[in-house]
Amino acid sequence: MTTYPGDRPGPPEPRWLSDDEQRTWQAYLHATTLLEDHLDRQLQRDAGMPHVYYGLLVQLSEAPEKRLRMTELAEGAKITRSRLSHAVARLEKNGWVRREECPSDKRGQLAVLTEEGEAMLTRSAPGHVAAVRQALFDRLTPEQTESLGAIMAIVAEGLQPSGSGADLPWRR
Amino acid sequence: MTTYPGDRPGPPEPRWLSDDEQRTWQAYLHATTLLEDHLDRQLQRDAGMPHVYYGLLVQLSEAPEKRLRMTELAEGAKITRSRLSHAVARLEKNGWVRREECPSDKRGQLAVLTEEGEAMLTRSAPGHVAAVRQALFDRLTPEQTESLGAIMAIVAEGLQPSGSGADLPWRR
DNA sequence: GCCGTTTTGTTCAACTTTCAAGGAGAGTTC
DNA sequence: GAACTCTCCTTGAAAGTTGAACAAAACGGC
Repeated sequence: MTTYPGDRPGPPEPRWLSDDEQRTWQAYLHATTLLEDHLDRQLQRDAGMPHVYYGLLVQLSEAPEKRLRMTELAEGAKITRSRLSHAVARLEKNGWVRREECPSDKRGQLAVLTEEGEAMLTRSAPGHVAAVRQALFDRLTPEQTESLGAIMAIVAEGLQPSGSGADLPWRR
Repeated sequence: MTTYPGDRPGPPEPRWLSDDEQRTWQAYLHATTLLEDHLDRQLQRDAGMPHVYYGLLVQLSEAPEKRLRMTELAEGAKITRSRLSHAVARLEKNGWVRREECPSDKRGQLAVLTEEGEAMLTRSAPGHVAAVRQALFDRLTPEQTESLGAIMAIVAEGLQPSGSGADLPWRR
């Protein structure tokens, strides 16, 4: 039985989390699962769909012509194309989204927000914003909001499928 | 057509998110979905289970006697009892958890971490910690870590099924 | 043009999560 | 101790997600 650290290649000593980090991680997990859950229920109740689906509609509503290529939509929502296919199929069945062929690329599909979809969004947006506000922003100081934004931007940046070149040896 | 705000009951003017808040919210959504996804894949690959399930094993491993009542486990993980039932069934099938009757309450069940479960945990913990570290803590300053912890604690507190008395008129 | 590669979006099967319903024991009241 | 109510946990079906496999179109030499 040899003792780490420091001799030979062998498995590197894992650097555990400090107490502070553990507490932060725990709080992070609790907060994120509770919040996602909360919003899922809120939207399922008031809009008849889960939070992710709602996000798709929002994204479409902000897009030029209220339409986006499937891949763009998936990337914007940070979900897989497969998941999006199912989601759009469901939203289509609800009449909130319609598919159109992409004129420039015959492989492509455009997801288009319908009138009904827009109406549904207008109807449920206030309640949803209120829920987000009540769970998050109303409880934070402006400094905390600012800080949270910065932190989350860093984390997202680091996990981006493309932009994560920092510590990946095979990328330049 | 009357104009809000301020006359009569009517639907209250929704208070929209400021630009800062919108950016923060967007970053939050991106970061949390990317991170959860990332960890899910990491654990699915290295431990053969999703992140939530892994969390259950961790919780058991830290409990006295390496066992917990189903309800306690569910509360600790912030998931429903139903979800836990299914999860434990699956983990049991893998041999990582075993169920035992609760001596003091015949309705109760204890989830117990098995030897194999503990072994699996020991085997996969280093990789998982590394993943968390790489995605989160290695990118934050100590002040940011501290700040994130505080913020998440506030949010979790506010959504706690029980402790959320702050703005609920029907409590007290 | 032709061939190999890449991109796009869908589909299938396996798995996970949700929601409503329900059985069984514990607690409470009279 | 009977009748109510509540808590504990499970179940089954429906909804959602995942990962691998796939067809079709686009791209990139050569």
